[in-house]
Amino acid sequence: MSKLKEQVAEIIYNAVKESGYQISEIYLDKPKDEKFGDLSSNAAMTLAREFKLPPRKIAEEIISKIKTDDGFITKAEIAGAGFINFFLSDNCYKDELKNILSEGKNYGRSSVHSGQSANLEWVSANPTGPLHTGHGRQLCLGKAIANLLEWTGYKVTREYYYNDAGNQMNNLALSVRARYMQIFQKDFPFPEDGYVGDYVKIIAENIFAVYSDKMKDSADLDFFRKEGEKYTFDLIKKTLTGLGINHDIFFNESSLYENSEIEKTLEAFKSKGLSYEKDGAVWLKMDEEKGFQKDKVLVKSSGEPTYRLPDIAYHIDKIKRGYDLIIDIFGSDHGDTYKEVLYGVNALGYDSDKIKVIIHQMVTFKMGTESVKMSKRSDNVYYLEDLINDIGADAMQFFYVMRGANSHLDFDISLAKDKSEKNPVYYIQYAHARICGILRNAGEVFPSYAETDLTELNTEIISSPEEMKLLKILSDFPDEVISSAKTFEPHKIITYLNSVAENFHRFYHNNRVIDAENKELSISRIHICLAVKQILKNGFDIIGISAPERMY
RNA sequence: GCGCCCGUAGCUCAAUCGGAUAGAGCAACAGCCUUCUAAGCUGUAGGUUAGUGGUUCGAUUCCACUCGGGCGUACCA
Repeated sequence: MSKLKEQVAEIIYNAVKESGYQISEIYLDKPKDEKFGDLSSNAAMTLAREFKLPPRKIAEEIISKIKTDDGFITKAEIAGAGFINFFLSDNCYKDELKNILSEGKNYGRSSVHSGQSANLEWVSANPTGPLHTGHGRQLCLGKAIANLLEWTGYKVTREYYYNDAGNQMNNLALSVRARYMQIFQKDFPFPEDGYVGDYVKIIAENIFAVYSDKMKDSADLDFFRKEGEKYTFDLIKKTLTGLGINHDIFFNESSLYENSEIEKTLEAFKSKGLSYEKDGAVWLKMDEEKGFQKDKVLVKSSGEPTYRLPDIAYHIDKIKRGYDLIIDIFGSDHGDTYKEVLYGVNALGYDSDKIKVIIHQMVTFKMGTESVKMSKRSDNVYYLEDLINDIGADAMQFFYVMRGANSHLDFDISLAKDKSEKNPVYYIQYAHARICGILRNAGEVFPSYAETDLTELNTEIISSPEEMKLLKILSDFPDEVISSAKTFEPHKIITYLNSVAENFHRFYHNNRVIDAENKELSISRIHICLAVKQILKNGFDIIGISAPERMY
């Protein structure tokens, strides 16, 4: 809770107590409509149910205990079914303006989770090809969520689960070898489910450039696998670092084999009687009462584990590392499988309470009204690098994060690409650029503004409705960060930034900032601009987009 | 069939533990540039929150059912 909220909550709490009631927690909402004040509490309605009294009567009792003459709360009134609405003095917000300016890039950071650690694992694409637009949503969501967690005090470990074994990698090896062989023999057969992307041909050409025909007819699939893995993983990492995403840990799945954790996990299932053998495979018994319909295979009859077994071992490993919060991000196509993994983790006696799985819905790409079809088979794949080249990294991240994860996302490429007022990302960035323009102007007219002592800043002069509305919105930022972080929903930050931009643009049109005739007013308005700029920048940092100084 | 998610303005989406008159952008219509960036602002229009019932002071939100869509329902990940 922000300081303002805390103070009001404290006042209500005491008033409730004085009135002879008891309440465990005070909820304060910011009403949608300004006429209902700055903060609103439903405490009286909650108590009404408990004490079987009319809510308005309780509200009256509470309100009579609240002081409104100390310059903090200017008015407290009962409205509607029994809401208690509080009107705060303008000075509260003017003081907050100074806080924003003095805390600067740290304004909005909180310590609600300080001392706690979080692990976020996401992207985790297999090194079989470049990242494509299907990876984009979780990539951008994860980046923003990791930042949000840090803003609320978590020490965050960013992790990538790296799977360099299994079917898909074999498939890559066969594909690379086929392309390599086709250099010598045009009709060399390409594997049925091979990777048809052009990058495979490039890998083959690179091999040819170094080894010439030495690997011709070689049965050494391992060689082709490693060449393919190295090249594709470099592509993946290049995309990630280009977006400012730097994982702290690349957890290699094969390490779970090397330290026998896979084996131990399998043994644990066996010894607890949770698995059995059938048709040459090892099956995990699933609990029907927990909604599972049938048993699942842990080890295939080929002797190779399915993804489940290492995944369970991996999650146990993460639990053992002692994080306070463990987050996985998956697309909805994995919506069932994570439940199986958690079931396995629990069945072995580990507590999965700290694991939070974020499932996001699928993304549909459109060019205007026309939907963009993708298919791996025909290499009709829209790679993330191409999307970035087409619309820019900022627009891409903005669009991916702009909606709640649980909503299906319609990604309109032509809109994102549009360098016009239609594009929502520019609306917000433009507010920042516009402020930078004003500040350039300020630097010429009142070059001394930068040396203003905040304690000397005249805030009395701030009075227009647009100014006050803007200050109120700005002071919401810390709460917005906390609430977005709490529910892991970075789109709330975008919704909020949009309202900041909207109120700034309105302020701009109605309040001339630089007025050579009125230095005092200009200086205070310049500081409002500085605060807006700071909030926008802090929000952009969380989402991970840039704060442009100019947009022409 | 079963499981998860979703259904809100013409389109894409918001809506703070269940709160007050359900909000933005795009599209449409009407205005605003000798003044700090018009990538902007102002106004108009647009809704039985898919439907039916239930829970209560109050339901877009919770419950049940129906209809419609997405994703799963592999010895792929």
